[in-house]
Amino acid sequence: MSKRTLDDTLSDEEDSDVQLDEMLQSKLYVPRNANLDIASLNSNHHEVVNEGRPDFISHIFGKEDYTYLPLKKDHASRPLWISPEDGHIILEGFSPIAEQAQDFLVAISEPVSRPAHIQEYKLTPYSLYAAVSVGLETEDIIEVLNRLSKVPVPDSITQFIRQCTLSYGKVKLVLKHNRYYVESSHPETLQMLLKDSIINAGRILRDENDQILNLAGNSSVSNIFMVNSKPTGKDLTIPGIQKPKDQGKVDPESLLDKEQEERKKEDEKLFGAVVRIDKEDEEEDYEGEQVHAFEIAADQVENIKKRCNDIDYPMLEEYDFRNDTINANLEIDLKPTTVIRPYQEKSLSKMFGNGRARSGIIVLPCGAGKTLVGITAACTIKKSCLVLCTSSVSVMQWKQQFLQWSNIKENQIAVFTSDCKEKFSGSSGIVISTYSMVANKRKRSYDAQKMMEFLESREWGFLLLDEVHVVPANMFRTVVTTIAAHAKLGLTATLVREDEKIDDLNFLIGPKLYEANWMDLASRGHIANVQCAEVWCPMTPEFYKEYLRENTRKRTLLYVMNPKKFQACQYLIQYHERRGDKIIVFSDNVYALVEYAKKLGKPYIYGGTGQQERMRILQNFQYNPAVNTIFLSKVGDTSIDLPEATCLIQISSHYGSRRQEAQRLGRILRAKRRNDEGFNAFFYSLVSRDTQEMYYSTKRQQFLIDQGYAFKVITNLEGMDSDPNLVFKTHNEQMDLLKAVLLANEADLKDEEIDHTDDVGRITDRRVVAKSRAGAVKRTMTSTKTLSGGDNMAYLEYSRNAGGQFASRGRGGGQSSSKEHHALFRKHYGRK
DNA sequence: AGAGCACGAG
DNA sequence: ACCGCTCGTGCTCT
Repeated sequence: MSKRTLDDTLSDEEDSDVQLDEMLQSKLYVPRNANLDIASLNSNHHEVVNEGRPDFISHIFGKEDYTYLPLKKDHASRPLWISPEDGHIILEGFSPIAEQAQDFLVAISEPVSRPAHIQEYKLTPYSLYAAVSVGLETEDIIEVLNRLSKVPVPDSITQFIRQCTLSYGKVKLVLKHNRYYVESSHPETLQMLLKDSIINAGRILRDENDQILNLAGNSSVSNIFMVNSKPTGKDLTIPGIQKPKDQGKVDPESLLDKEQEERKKEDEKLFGAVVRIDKEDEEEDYEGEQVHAFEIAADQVENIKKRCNDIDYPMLEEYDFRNDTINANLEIDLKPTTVIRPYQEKSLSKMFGNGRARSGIIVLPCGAGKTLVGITAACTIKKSCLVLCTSSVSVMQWKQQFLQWSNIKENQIAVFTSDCKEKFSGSSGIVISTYSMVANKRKRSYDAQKMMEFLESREWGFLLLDEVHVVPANMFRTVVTTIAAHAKLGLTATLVREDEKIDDLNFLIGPKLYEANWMDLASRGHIANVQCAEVWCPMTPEFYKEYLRENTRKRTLLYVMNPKKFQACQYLIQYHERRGDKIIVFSDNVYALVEYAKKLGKPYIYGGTGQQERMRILQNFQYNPAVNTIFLSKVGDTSIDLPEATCLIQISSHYGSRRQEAQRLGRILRAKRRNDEGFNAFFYSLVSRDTQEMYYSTKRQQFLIDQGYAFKVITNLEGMDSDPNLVFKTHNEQMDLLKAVLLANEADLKDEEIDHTDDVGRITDRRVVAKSRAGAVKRTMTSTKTLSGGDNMAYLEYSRNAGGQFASRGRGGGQSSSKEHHALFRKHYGRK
């Protein structure tokens, strides 16, 4: 968090510009170098707060009580509330114009949470930056906001919007005829930028013969800019869009029946501005408007970009690809049969709204056709294109999709990975590669070196970044600067990271151009309608007893291996197999994964599973009616191209990764709807009651809840107790399981001791582990001998017999147990 | 193919 | 705030 603290500002009292009101500052997210004059909001702000505030029940709500705000007369027909203090916006989802309002809010603010009825958004400098970059103008934003709001837009908010949009989006970086220009409709902004020494030093001036003049500090010419008329997007068509002739006003996605349409027309009249904005996005320019520009040196682009970010004038990047006569065109188009969906079109119109290609990020859920959006963008730009993915599997998928949806010739599309280094023929083409391939700074194989020189030497029309949320990683972010690309498009389903680096994307790639609402897509049938449930499984007394005494690491295994959870999992699998579902079971914990899969007789894939084995299992899962359930480890989160599944069960989800949860849910979103009612996909999260899992689970679900998914809590699976087929029914079986778990754990902690080859039968599977992973794993899994000392050998003996004796162990808690755990305790205390 | 390495994400 | 741990990936060399 780069939030400014009060101390920071107070410590530098000279600088009145950065004096932020304490309350505002704590709530408004302000970038580190923001030179927003928020101090000027102070007086307004306090006036508003103190004025006529009814001292009624407001103490209950504290600062969140807004009853003092004057409602407009017709507030009932207006769907928004705006908080004067932190820029939060509340939208009534049931309003007839909620859909339009939502479109607008998505453009100008950050969705915080959007369940069905009441949605929450937040204005941030970044969101306003994005709004400006898709062509919205300051006064329009304020105007529309005001029209939609039940209360007059507070002065603090209008000023905030003005302050942000004043500097954001006013400057563009344009690459034209292979020259870089800093462009703006406001010449005074350019003047201001040129007063900065770094920016000024990168400027290039030319004489009548197009020769570069040596400025050498001559600033007398700095107010002379090149002037051009603004380009328009009127004649640009994005391929794949089927547009009726008179279409354009009514969003094809919202074709309503007559009655609704009537009402909608009324609303449009009332809130015409919303529609006007939408239209303006397509035709924002009118004849005669001019832009001003000065040229900068190509080798200074990075410096200047950085500098502009630092002084809060980030440059939007746009590619005027239709006027690029230097870079060869690429013959590519969508196949005539390819039609893109309305929301895909909408996202692309944000990108190409003014006839150029804006750099930025498009957020679509998995299964909603991100790839096709990327391909369509490539088909629109029609220049050489570099696609980067996270894994080699998705590299192959991208290639296959390009061939499927577009008419690109096979020899124009090249793959660049460690085991396949192709080049396209001719002067333009498409290269698909991985981040690590391109970002790798270490020693390269000869071929790779050659290829990299090729990639870095040429100019790319289009850089397509799949899974763009990985780009802020230290290593990957370098690709953005090493590859010279005119336009950059990032695609992702989940624009969240558990660290704070996600904001860097604003400046590494560009603003978020579009974010789809999952629930909207589901309700329109583009993605599956998912029922989410959290199943609470009680811990058996024995497991819980162990759980309470163990440290974190052991606890994890104990609550994952909880027999009740095991049974719940089995029960759900049986239930959904009978329904005809295809089921994927996820477990982060490999040990649990293997145990579950083997016990239930299902195939499983994890990191150590070989490529061929993976393919075989996936093929079976997809086509063999006898194989309806597979178990997957984290490999399933990315990289594997999963066949369609309709049910997903998580048995181990012990870390609070929102992204992972969302990605997993995405695995079942492809499911086509079978009928028009009810849910057609199911997502279960199994958690052991009263354990740490409950906490993690809540955290993980946050993303999905923010997307509007409702989690149902199931505490009792009907008929489970009477099911005779369930595993671990008897106490003895449960004890055996407990022993096995504790053993595996002991071994885990003390691994690399001795190789113990002649162990029981379950090794066969683990040998696979050993093959792919370090030998230590094999030992940890197999060697019971790692438990040192005689008493532990005795313990070992028990573990191979029935569990009765073992049960006493927990109860006793005496000498023997402390010895059994001594390794653990040592570790435990050693840490503290 | 397998070992070794470096790295990402949580 | 930092570190350690696990699981996973891709690239390179043998």
